[in-house]
Amino acid sequence: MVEEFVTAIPKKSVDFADWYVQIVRRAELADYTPIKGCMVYRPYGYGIWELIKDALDRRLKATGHQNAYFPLFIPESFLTKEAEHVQGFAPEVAWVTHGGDEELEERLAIRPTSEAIVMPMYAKWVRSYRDLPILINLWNNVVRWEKVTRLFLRTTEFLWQEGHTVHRTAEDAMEETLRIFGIYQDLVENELAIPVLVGPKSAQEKFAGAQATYALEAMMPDGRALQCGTSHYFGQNFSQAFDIKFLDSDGEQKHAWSTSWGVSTRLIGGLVMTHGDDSGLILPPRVAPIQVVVVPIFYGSEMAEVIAKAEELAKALEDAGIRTKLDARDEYTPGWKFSEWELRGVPLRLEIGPRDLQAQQVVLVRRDNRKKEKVGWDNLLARVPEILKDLQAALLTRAREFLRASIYRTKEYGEFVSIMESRRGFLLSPWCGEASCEDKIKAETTATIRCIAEQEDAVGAACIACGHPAQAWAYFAKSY
RNA sequence: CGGGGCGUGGCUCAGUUUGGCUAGAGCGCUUGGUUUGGGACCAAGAGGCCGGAGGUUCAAAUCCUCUCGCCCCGACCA
Repeated sequence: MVEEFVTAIPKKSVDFADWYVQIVRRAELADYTPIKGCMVYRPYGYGIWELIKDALDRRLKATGHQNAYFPLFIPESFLTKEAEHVQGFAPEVAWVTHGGDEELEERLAIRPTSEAIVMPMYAKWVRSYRDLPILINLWNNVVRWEKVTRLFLRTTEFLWQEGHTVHRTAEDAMEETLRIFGIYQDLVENELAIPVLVGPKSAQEKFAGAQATYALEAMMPDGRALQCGTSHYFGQNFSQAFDIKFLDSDGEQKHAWSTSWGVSTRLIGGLVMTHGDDSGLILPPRVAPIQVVVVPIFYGSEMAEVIAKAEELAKALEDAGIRTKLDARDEYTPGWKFSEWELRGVPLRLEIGPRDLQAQQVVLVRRDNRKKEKVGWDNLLARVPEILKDLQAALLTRAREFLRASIYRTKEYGEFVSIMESRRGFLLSPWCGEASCEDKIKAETTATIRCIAEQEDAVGAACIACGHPAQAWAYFAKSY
C-alpha cells in the first residue's frame, strides 16, 4: 500500500529536491539558522552522526589510530606552503583579520581542512624513523565558504573527521591510504547500507596537493553521484612543503610520506536520499538513534495495564541493548504516532493494545515494507534483533540493486550524452587519460569522472570523447 | 557568481495585478470535554503590524529604490 498518511510532504518521485528538504526538517534532523549557509544539527540528526562516529571511531582505534585536537586557526603563511593545496582551497577560505579592535599582523584562516596546521606540528615531532608512523585522527568542524549550500550535503560549516598520518616509506603510506579506504567502504556499506563504487580519482579531480585520491561514490535516486568519502596519498608533497624529515636506519635524512582522509556529515544526507520514501525517512537500524518505537494503544479501562506492559517491554528491549523509545503520550492518537515515527524513519514499531494483552503478544511493523508480525512476549527479545538485522540487509540489497541498475556501459558518445541528459546515473566509458577530454565532457554534459574503474580492461577501446586509445574505463556522472 | 522563483502568525498559503475600514484561512499551539488498532471530534482561546531599510502618497502587505535570506538550474566544492 502506497497510501499517504502524511499530507503536505512532496512525493520523493515527483519533486526530489523539495522532498529532501522537507524530510530533513520535518524529521528534525537539521534546521536553517540566521547564519547564511550554516545549519543546526538537531538532536535526532546529531544522534545519527554520533552513531556513525562511534562506528568509525571503533574501526580507527582498532587499526592503531588515536584522536587528537588541533587549532581552528591556520596562519596564512602556513596555508600557503603547499602550492597546489592553497590554490585549491583559497577561493573558499574564511579569514579572521581582527582580534578585538586590533588588526592582526598576519591573518588567520579558519581551517577548511587541517593539513597546513597538522604538518608543521608533525615536523616538530618527527626526528627518527622510530617516531613513525604517526596515526592521528581529528573529529572536528571545518569551514568552506561555499557559494551554494544544501542541508547536510554542502554547508558553510560542517562536521567531519580528518585523519593525518606520516610514514617512513611510500609503501607504508600507500598501504595506509588503502586501508582507510577499505574501512570507509565497510562503514558506508555495512553501517549506513549505502553501496558505493570505489576507485581512484583522475588527476584533475583529486584533492588539492594529493598524488592520488581514492573515492567512494554512491548513486542518489535523482541520478546524481554523491561522494561519500576520500582517502588521499600525498607522497612527499606535504612533508617537503612542511619539512617533515627523519633520520632513517641507514643514517640518511629523509622526507616522510603522508596521507589524509575524511568523511563528513554529508553521509547523513546520503542516508536520507538513499533509503527514504514518500512517507519519510528510513534509517538503517545500525545508525538509527531509535531502533524500536513502542506505541501503546489504550482504551479507558485497560489503559493502566497496557501502559505498564509497554513500559516493561520497552525496558526489556533497552536492557537487551536495543535503542528503544516508548511513546506513551496521550495527546496523540496511535495513528498519528505511526505516521510520525515513520516520517522519522524508525526501523521497527511495536504496537501493544488490549487485544495483545489477552494474547500475550505484540504487533511488530517494519518501516521498510510495513509488514506486520505478531510476536509472543517470550519471543520478543529474540525476534526483534532478527528483524533489525534483516531490515538492515534488505536496505542494502535494495540500494545495491538500484546502484547496479544505475550503471550504463557505453563506448558511444551520442548515447553517453543522451543518457546523461535523461536518466543520468553512472556512465562507464573508456577514457584516454587526458584532462582535455574530461573538460570537453564536463562542458557538454556537466558530468565528471567520479572514479576510475581499475578492474576494466581498456585495451583496444577508444576514448569516449576523442577516440584515441583508451587508458582506462571510468565512471562518469553528474554529482552533488 | 550567472539565470529563474519565493519571503505575510510555528507551518502551508490567500490577499499585491487595480494602494483604502480592525490583515485572512487551513493545519499546528493553549484550555476543557469526549476520543484512541493508520495523522479523532466539539467548544473556547492565544498568536502576525506582512524579511529589513529608505521613498512616493491623505493612505502601503500592495507602488518605487536599495538590501538580506531561502529554494531550483548552472559554474566551484565533502
